Amino acid sequence: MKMTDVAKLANVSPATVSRVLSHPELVSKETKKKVMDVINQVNYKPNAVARQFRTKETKIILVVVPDITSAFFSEVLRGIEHVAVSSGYQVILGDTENSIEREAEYINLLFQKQADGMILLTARLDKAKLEELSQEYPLVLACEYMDGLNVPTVSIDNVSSARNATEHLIQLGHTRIAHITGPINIVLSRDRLRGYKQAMISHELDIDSAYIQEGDQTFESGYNQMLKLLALETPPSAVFVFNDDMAMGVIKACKDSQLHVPEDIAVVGFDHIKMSSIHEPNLTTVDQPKYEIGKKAMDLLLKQINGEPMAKKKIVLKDQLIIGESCGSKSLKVLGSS
Amino acid sequence: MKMTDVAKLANVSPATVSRVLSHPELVSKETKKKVMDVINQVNYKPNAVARQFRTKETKIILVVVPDITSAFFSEVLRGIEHVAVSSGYQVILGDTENSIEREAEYINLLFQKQADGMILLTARLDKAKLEELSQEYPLVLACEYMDGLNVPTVSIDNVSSARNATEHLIQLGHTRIAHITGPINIVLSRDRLRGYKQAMISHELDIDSAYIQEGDQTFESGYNQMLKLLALETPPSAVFVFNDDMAMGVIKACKDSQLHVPEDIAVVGFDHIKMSSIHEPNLTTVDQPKYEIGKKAMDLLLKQINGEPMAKKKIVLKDQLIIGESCGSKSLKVLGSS
DNA sequence: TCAAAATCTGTAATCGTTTACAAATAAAAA
DNA sequence: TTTTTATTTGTAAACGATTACAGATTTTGA
Repeated sequence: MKMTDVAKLANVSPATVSRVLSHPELVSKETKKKVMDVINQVNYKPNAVARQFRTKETKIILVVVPDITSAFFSEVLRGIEHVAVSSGYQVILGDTENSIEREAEYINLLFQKQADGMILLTARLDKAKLEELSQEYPLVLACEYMDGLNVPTVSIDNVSSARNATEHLIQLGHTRIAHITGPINIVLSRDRLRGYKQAMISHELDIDSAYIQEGDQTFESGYNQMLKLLALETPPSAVFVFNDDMAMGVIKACKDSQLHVPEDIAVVGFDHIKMSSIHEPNLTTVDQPKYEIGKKAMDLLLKQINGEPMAKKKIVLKDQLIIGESCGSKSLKVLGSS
Repeated sequence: MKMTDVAKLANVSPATVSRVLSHPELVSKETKKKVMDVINQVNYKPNAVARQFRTKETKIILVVVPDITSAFFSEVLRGIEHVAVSSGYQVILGDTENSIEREAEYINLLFQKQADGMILLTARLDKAKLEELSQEYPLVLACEYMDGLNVPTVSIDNVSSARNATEHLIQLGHTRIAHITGPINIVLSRDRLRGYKQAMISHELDIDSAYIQEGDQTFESGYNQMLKLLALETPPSAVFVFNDDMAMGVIKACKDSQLHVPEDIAVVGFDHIKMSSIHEPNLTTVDQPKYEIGKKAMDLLLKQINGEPMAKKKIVLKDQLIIGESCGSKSLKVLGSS
């Protein structure tokens, strides 16, 4: 059943049917009714691929996520989806499972005109490729980012938020502060590590390289890296951890070593995922405005698609240090960074 | 840059370029090289929409998920993706956020030929619509299902697994066993409730309707419903909970009421999400073969797409009761159901 | 050496919409 | 009434790939 069939049944030209569907204001009330009746009667659905082929528009936005398992991204997605749907776009997701190849495959979808734009929540590809892509297609980076990359980006300032989190531990009197990083090939890991170091140095505390351990974002690796730290001759009295999942692993490792959090060891996480406030003790952690990041990213993307000018290409949103029980701080105040 | 341009540059016909790309075995080595050189030189990417339009194939599978936040689905997705990719298909995701309207929108993508097939991990739409859809397009239901619906489906037997879980509590000597259900408009909730009742009845235990509370799948609702149960004159000594998220909420409610799990209250969850084994005490819970469900679902879908016959339209996989600490059972054996 | 078969390439139609342009009709202005 | 303008509809080309078919060339076998 195609448009010409509908046209024949309604005794009009295919063009008229098309207009009823796409530009109803151009058609008289009577013909509109006549055509709509036929459409409903035969349950005609226009072939979207043919339409996309002709109009060069898909009304689809592709969002590429490094790991849908991560509780962190879902909230960002909600923000994206909210703006997208209210502008007539559908959002589809690509999960790369942290694989660069998969990331490249999804990017191909854009090259092949299968989506009108793309939001990357991961940026593991090389800069040149991304820049080239961004030259030709609407593209926004969110959450992750890349130094010196000329692509619209929405994120928080990971250096200052990590510095802030570390300083919180310093203010509580800790001096032996360790840091469990994320995979060091990710900018986020490197920036948070830098923030940690800045805080340590500016308070004239030694940075013991044995106190810096690389994790892989999982609960288990948090657990394992913490056991390593506890095995040191002088273990740390506090740990700043790359994300909440690992922070929970860290706490488990402490418990299994007969240590109490926060009495014996203070722990700060990152992301403020839902579990972090359910967990016992609940975490002191850095909260990113996830929903807002998603909204802003989609805003930027729409501007590109519609050829509107962007006020700023880089948007840095504010984070918040959420004070939980895992540092033993008595205060409940909220410290804003950046 | 389109195919005819490449053809001109390479001094061949567009047909030959197309063949180099889609049926290279039909082209001589020399022309192939000539064409490929031009393609690489000008960085030509075929327009996928045009190809889809002509071939009526998208090589895309749409997976519709009720809630990507849920830790449960990601593993199912991995299974789907694994099979899909190895057969040359790309998987894209639609998140309905539990909204029926959104579910219908994604289904439209199929009607509009934007995907070659669809796997629904949710089934809230009415039976007639689904059956109609399945008549016309490759469709598979997984995890959720529908009574008497003639659509290929992969799932576990929720009745028997719930019965099994409840019987585990009975075998441990419990008689006052409560059940916190999921949203009762979902089959899964109704089936698990049925399994619970079957176990109670077959062991001649009373079913106190105050012992049955409806939750909404979230941690918070588990917490709240449990507080209600604890407020009863004779509170239950054990609770079978619809899912792990709520089960963790239940345990939190117990802790906050100065009760110990499992000493004072035994708790059984459902899904065996990652957190359930990290949680303290870790949960006794029903494990679904998530990855396997995904693989089988994609297998069934591919069979439909390729017009191959299906041995069975309904596949019921085995679940497992994972014994954790939340019931105080000393044994570590694994009980298979169904 | 020549016919038959196999291999390779080109021509042109096709997929289902949308839309520029033209034509026809109706409404408004003179 | 006639001219001008606005409204409504139809005609036909276009989007960029694929593929049936035919024609050209090469290879094979007798």
